[in-house]
Amino acid sequence: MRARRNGLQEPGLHAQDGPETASTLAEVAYRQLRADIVSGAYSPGQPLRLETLKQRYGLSFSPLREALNRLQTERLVVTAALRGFSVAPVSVEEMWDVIETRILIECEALKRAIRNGDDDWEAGIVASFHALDLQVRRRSVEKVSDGSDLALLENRHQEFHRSLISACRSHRLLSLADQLHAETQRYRLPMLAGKIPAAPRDVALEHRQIMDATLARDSASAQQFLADHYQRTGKVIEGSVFA
Amino acid sequence: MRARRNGLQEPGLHAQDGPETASTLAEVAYRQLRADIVSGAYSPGQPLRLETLKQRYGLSFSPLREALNRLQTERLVVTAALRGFSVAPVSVEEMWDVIETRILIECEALKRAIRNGDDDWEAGIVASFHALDLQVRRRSVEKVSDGSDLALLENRHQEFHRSLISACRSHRLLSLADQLHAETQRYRLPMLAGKIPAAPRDVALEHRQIMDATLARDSASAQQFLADHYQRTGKVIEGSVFA
DNA sequence: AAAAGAGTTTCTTTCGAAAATTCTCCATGC
DNA sequence: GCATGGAGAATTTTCGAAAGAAACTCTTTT
Repeated sequence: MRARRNGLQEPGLHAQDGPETASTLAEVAYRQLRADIVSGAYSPGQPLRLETLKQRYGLSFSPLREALNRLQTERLVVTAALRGFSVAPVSVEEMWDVIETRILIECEALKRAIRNGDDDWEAGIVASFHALDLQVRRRSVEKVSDGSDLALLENRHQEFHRSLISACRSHRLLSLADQLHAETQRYRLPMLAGKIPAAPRDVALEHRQIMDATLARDSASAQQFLADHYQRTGKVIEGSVFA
Repeated sequence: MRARRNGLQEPGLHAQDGPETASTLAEVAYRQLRADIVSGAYSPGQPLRLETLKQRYGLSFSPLREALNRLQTERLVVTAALRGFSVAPVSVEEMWDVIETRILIECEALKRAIRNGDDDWEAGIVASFHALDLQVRRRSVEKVSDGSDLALLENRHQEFHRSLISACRSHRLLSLADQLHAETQRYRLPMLAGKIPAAPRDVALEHRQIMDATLARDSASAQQFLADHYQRTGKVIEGSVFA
């Protein structure tokens, strides 16, 4: 067999190695496929031919299939009986289902985090908010939008939202939030790439409102701000992509 | 290759063929493994050796691995890097996490179903309640508890709870409810098998209360009854299994 | 010309074996 | 006596090929 367990750092198209380094090729396949689907490298509905994937990622059937099976249960990939896999299609209805579900999960998680959170939790929120804010400003100044820039911004954004609910003390809520984030990401893509006429909308303010209410332990307001935040995004996308 | 696509009805240890007939062996593996884990054929934490599974189900590595990967994302199976798969362990903390998450999901789904449900929805609830009630009475009269009996009762129970939320109009909520049901099922097993001193508890009444409030479109009460129902079950299990 | 059908091609799915890794257990040294 | 280490066994993971199904094409028939 070829060099396997050694060359696993995988230079990779994406310069982000996850926190825990994968030690099986199936894990590598899962991460890369997921990242590529979420970042729009494949378009919705596009068939994922195994032969193509095999070449693209330099892996063979088994690890790819395992990865695709996992992604299927996360709703990023769909499969018809003997007709292979394809990227999950998109639609307004699905988008709203994702968004509403995400609001349900994250509001509950936020409620619990506000109840349970300690000093470290608060510090984490402030830190990730700051990192996000910095990145937003830098980006708006430089006016460039290359891939890595956008990916970094997106990471900061996710980090901020994750830090808010990190103290909720529920495995399930956290991983559901992760999954739903990946799903919504696909819908936000055209917006992030600037294909949508910049909405008259102060996203930074929305983030600040969420943070302030959270740190003030004002659960109801925080949940409301969070829900509004996601719903506004939905409306912007609905009004342009699905117009 | 051996006779494949033909002999797929699979007599099977469990006499329940799902609604959509699986046409791949990976699908068969998924269903059977899932059913066996949920019904307690394997104990929590038990390693699932591929060689053993291969013999037991008469399948080879590939379909089994695909099934296990899917079950992993459903939290019924856990896996350590190169150390194979095992049945997800159980604990009080995990149990409550499942139950609380289930309450969150199903209460929201119930709320929406009550808002959207039509006549067919109501009819479905009444019908499945009746079927469940009948099965409960029959069982308490005959005093026998063989496997098929218990499985049937459990199906009726699931059907009832599913019918309540069937009109919620969200893919995600419905499939999440399914997954969480499978997880809770593992915890309820000792109770169903009669290993726990029968709690002084009128489950039939609880079901009726949920149904009545739902049909009366009293969303708040229905949600409360539903949440109480699941929480009581949790407490009974907590007080006996994890004592 | 449309429909049906046989043959061809493409793709998925499954298998069994080979490679890589972890586990087990016994000997060895301190 | 107890840690250390290192062969051998057990197990997982990966590969490439073979088998099966669906899609496609091109002919033939009504």
